Amino acid sequence: MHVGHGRGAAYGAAVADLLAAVGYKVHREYYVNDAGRQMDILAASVWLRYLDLCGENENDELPFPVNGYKGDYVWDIAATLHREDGDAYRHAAAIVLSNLPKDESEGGDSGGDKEQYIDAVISRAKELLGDIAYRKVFDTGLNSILEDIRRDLEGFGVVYEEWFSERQLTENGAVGRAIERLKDSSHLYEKDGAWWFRSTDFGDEKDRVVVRDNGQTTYFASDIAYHMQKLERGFDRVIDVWGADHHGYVPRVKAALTALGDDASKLDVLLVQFAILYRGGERAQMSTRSGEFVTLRELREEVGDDAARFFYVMRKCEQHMDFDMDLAKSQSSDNPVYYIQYAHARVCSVLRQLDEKSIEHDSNNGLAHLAVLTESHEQSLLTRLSRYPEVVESAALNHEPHQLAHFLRDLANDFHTYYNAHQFLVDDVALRDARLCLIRATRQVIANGLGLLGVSAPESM
RNA sequence: GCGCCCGUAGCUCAGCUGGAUAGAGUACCGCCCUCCGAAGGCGGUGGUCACAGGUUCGACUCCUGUCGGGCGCGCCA
Repeated sequence: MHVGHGRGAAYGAAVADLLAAVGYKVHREYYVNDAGRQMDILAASVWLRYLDLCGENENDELPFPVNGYKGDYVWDIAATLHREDGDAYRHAAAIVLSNLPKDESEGGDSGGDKEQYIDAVISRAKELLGDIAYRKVFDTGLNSILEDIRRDLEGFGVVYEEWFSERQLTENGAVGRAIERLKDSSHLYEKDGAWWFRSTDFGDEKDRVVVRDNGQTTYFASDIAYHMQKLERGFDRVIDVWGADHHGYVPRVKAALTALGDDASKLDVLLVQFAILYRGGERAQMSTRSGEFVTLRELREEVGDDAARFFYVMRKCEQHMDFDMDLAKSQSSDNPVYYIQYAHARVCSVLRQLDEKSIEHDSNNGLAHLAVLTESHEQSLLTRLSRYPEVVESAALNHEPHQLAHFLRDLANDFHTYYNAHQFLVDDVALRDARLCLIRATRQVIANGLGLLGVSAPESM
């Protein structure tokens, strides 16, 4: 999983948890793009690497497509396939390559077209392998990648109730049904052999193709079917989290929902801007092309899950963000995550002192004497704590977890200030019990708040 | 060319659906532990809220335009 998806994952998870915290029944769903050409390209790439492992490339007679997926994970998948099924999918290199069009060269123009070439390789794979074997290669690749993503996100504290398959939408007829409904309501028309959705009727800048002239439905058709079905499943509100580079698709998806007679205002699309990673004051390489892109896993390993989750939601989602990896992993006061976690750990440390000094905390006595908390630092801490519910509600309803992040920072500041100004473990029992109630409440709110952002609250650091 | 997002202190960002002298962190300078963790606290320096108009009793906030940065504008996914 590319690090570019990290912000959307952290943001979506925080919004979902916030909404759940204020009482919404939340269903978290990951939309799996398992239909379409990119998965076929993966399958073809895996197959070619597999043939290599079978020994079909001993004399470099089996070139790898310019447009194929070159990552190491493709080799891993091919190896799994070879380990499990041996030479079952093996075909001679000469047969695989016979009569294929020219591939584009790495440099650029050699007369070949890389798109046409990879498509030809895919067709050849389907033709030689047959449906069942092709499906096996395809699914081995897909499942491997999905499993990887699932593990990665789970480790990141981002979990879903459902992994929704795009392919399923075609197979269970939802895509066809959506298209029929649009045809019946005459929102589709045929032109140049393709079927177009008249999205301009709903304010989009141009009409969009849903069925290509070759009979294949487009990605947009799946989108329509997905959202149609989502509302059919009985959800009153749908929140999509998209990368901001897809912003142009919002009008057409909403247009389609309106055309279907659904209420498009039930759909909120949250666009998450890119986060630019900085390391050592320089932009970290993130391009996919080089094959050397930073993965979410690498980021997690480098800065830690807590810092990554917190940094990703520290800013408004529509704000372009600079992610300073050096700051995120620094264990110093510069780092807001440590600052907040430290406040939590400090309270825990004070509570540990109770045991060491054999002091009992009578919380009922403390609650009965809250009126003695008259110091200005105590007042501001109390006031801050009392705002927590409204901050959570506002952060949830506005889909702005950064509000909570900022609140926690301020709360930690109030606490640290208080800590420096006053002793908690005083001889006056009523005052001591009341103060311990206050800092326990502080600890609880910090733990709850960090929890909503997917960040841990350690008892010591 | 058109569309979306952004432009607030040297740097990274808040500013709660317009309200009083614009706030944090960081950086820089100076203080504070015989005391529950100094991974902390306190004070100071620092801004023409990109620019120009407009609406308003009042604009960082709303509208228009300009400039600058990012991202999109396929019968790709």
